[in-house]
Amino acid sequence: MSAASPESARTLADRVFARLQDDIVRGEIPPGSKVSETELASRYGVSRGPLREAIRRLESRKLLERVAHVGTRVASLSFDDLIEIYHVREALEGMAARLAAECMTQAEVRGLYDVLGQHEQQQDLREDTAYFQREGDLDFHYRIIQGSHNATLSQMLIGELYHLVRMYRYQFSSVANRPQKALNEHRHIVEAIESRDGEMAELLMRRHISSARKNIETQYAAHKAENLKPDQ
Amino acid sequence: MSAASPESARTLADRVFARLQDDIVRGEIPPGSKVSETELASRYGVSRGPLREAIRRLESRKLLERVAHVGTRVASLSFDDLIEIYHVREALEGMAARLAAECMTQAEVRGLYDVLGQHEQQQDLREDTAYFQREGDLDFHYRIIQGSHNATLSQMLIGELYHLVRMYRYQFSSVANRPQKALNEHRHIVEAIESRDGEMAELLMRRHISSARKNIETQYAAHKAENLKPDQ
DNA sequence: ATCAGCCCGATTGTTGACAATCTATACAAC
DNA sequence: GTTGTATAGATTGTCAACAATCGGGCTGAT
Repeated sequence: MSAASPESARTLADRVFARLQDDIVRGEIPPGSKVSETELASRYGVSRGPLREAIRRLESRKLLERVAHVGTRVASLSFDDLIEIYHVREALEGMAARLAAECMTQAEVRGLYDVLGQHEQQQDLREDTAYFQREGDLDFHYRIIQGSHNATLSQMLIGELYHLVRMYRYQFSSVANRPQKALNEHRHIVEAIESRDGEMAELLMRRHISSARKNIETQYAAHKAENLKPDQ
Repeated sequence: MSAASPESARTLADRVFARLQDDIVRGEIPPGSKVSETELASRYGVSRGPLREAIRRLESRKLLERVAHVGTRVASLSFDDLIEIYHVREALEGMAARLAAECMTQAEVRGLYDVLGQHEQQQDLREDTAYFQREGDLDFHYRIIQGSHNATLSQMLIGELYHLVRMYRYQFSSVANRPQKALNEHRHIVEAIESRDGEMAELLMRRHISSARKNIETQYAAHKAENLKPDQ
């Protein structure tokens, strides 16, 4: 279950917003597909009023693209879009790591270690690696971001960019193929935060995200070459 | 006229969105004031349907705050909010300046010099300084951001943060009290971009925004002390 | 005098119907 | 065969009425 919905929100518009967002992010509704308002309305059992409000909000989050009098379609992340997002993440999460090192409470740091421990256990057991590579990895990043105690920063990362990152992971069934390496990087970041070394935390976080980006670029280049082979 | 509206958009909902955003940013509707849907609907001559869609979008941009079944009120930036925003700007616009130095076309660099020239003329004539200190200053930053050729970055800065910055400037009738200093900083930034020195451009932009932030902090501290004087 | 409970007015949430606009198909002219 | 036009269907945009919910004010008891 995603952490998007605030416990079944009060109004229909809010619930439809949460459910539709989840269906889009999980790829339940295919990326790039055109969606009709009446179809969605009947799907979620609401009228078009609340639905349109939800659509407007998802449009702001770049999960839907709308053209007046024509229709709405689900966003489809291009490779270039994703690279852009990772560059922005590098800047913002680097900043978040620095602030986290300066501002996190002791309890928050302990929580970070807890998450780290869970991930290491999963590594040892080699069980449910998909979790670590998908939502589990994000849990780690979520905590650091919120540890920055900067609501604007959290809003930009968690409230906007991360939905797109999650959508991409579902879209390409992308599971990081470097879990052990990533886990080590996570550990070093936490250690920098614990010793209140903001500069080091920022540096390590930037490297961590930069590595993830390069990994994606490599996979994409390989995938592209694969599809260009004459015998394919 | 603000640059927000895409030349009188097609649908009523779009037009209301643009007009309402402008009225909020310019302080036409006081920050923190409660707004009623029926009142706004009659004000803009539309029914509540399109209006609610506009409200949902402005809510995503943090210009309106909504509570279900209670009502909507115009956002009121606190001092802490503004400082947060400036910290984020420092990270994002620093990145934008670096990318601009690496990616801007020659034509875009010329455009940057044009803006700079206009500002210097205004400085010499001491005319309409309010323009430079409000929208004019933002023009300069807009161009560098778009020079980054990173749509995600532009969206976050221009599409989201800058409305809040503009609202703040109107809210506190804040005109930078260091126009000559800011102008010099602008010139150095452009020079770094022209010589394709990304690192330098980033450094100078970060300093520039950091200075602006410190200036705001100083003004705020003075203002606060003023209001705490016993004879006030 | 203070506080608990209830009721009423007002505001928001939701719905279904109507109007405006676009896309696709068919047909006619070149 | 291609191009242009017109019509038909479907989809979106807008509206006004109805239902649900909340806040304020009244009443009453302790």
